[in-house]
Amino acid sequence: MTDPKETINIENVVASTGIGQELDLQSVAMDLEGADYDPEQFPGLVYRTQNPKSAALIFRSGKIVCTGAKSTADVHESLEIVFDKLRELNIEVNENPEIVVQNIVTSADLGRNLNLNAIAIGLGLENIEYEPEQFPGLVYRLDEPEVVALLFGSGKLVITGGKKPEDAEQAVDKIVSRLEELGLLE
Amino acid sequence: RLRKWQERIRTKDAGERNLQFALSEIDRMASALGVPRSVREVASVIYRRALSEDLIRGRSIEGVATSTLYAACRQEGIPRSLEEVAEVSRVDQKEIGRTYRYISQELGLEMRPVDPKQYVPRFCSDLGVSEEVQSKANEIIDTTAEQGLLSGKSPTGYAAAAIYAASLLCNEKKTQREVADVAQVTEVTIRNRYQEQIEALGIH
DNA sequence: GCTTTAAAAAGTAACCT
DNA sequence: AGGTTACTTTGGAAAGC
Repeated sequence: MTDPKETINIENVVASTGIGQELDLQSVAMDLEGADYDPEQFPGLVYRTQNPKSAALIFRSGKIVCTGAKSTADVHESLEIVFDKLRELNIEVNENPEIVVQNIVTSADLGRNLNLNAIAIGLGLENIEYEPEQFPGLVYRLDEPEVVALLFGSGKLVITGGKKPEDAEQAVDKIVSRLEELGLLE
Repeated sequence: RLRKWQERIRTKDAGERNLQFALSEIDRMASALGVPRSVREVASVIYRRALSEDLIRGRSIEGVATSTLYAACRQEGIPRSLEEVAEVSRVDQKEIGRTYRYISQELGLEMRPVDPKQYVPRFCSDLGVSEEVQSKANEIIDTTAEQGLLSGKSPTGYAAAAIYAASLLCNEKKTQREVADVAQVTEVTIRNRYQEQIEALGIH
């Protein structure tokens, strides 16, 4: 059996940063091609990068949120593109703005089907949330690492809430060992 | 001093009025759903617990009352789907579901997943099929669920498919549309669950 | 609490051919 | 009957209502 850890795939990375400068979003929206800005609907301006693919939310305060990247390296690449675009508009941007990863979403595969009813009882009804009428996934919150896992009948899972890639690996290990000791895997 | 005292009375009265409103709403919805008195009592107990644990703050009374009734039906083994509960509530299905999960989590209700078999008697009675179809449907649910086929599937759709399959096996055919209507699921869902179930049963 | 962004999982639903 | 699109859940930041 392949180690489920090797099936882990980063699907989305959310990070925040700031250019250390206030912005006039109205004029940035005019000059930046492809920018979506509708302050009535949301205070942030949306700018999408193509390579790597991501979406940056740019705020009046100069703070920026980047989502949709597939790795932390892509987050940095995307944000560099955003910084350069702003510099092209004669906006001052700090040399190396601190980029903080806020959330990493990963998917993984345990390689076997899961009996979610049995798992719900086994892990303890007080620790999980499983409402198949509302959503097919079982919600399992881990304390260490502090992440949330969604387990599906197919054996596939989603892990979110982590701040570093190792969080997902640790989580998968813990889930696998918990399910194994409960005899609910294989 | 007098003002503070009056305020206390006012808030106490307001709280009392809110509780009475919630309980009367639970009663009204329970009647509309046709569930026994025991369910209303369980719902009101859960509601009072939610009230004493201050879980209602920031939420609508009606939403909590409805969620409480939804939980009570499940606890009493005669579940109503969120859709059915939403039909007699003035709160939308999404909010009822969210509030239910919140209340359930905070009060530690430890609700077990709904067993599709719990929908079989009511759906079968609405369809007017025999006892034989009913027990066949229960048998289908048990044997296929044991094989892990139930994971992630909605209990109403699962029950509906089993009843549809049972009606065919017992030569009392009901159409997918008829079953879909009483279970409030789509024919597509019945078809998908039905295919999986007969395959798991080895009926080809 | 809400608003917006992105992405995965699997089930259900609405709508069209 | 099939296909497509879209919505459900989880997590996090941003500014403002």
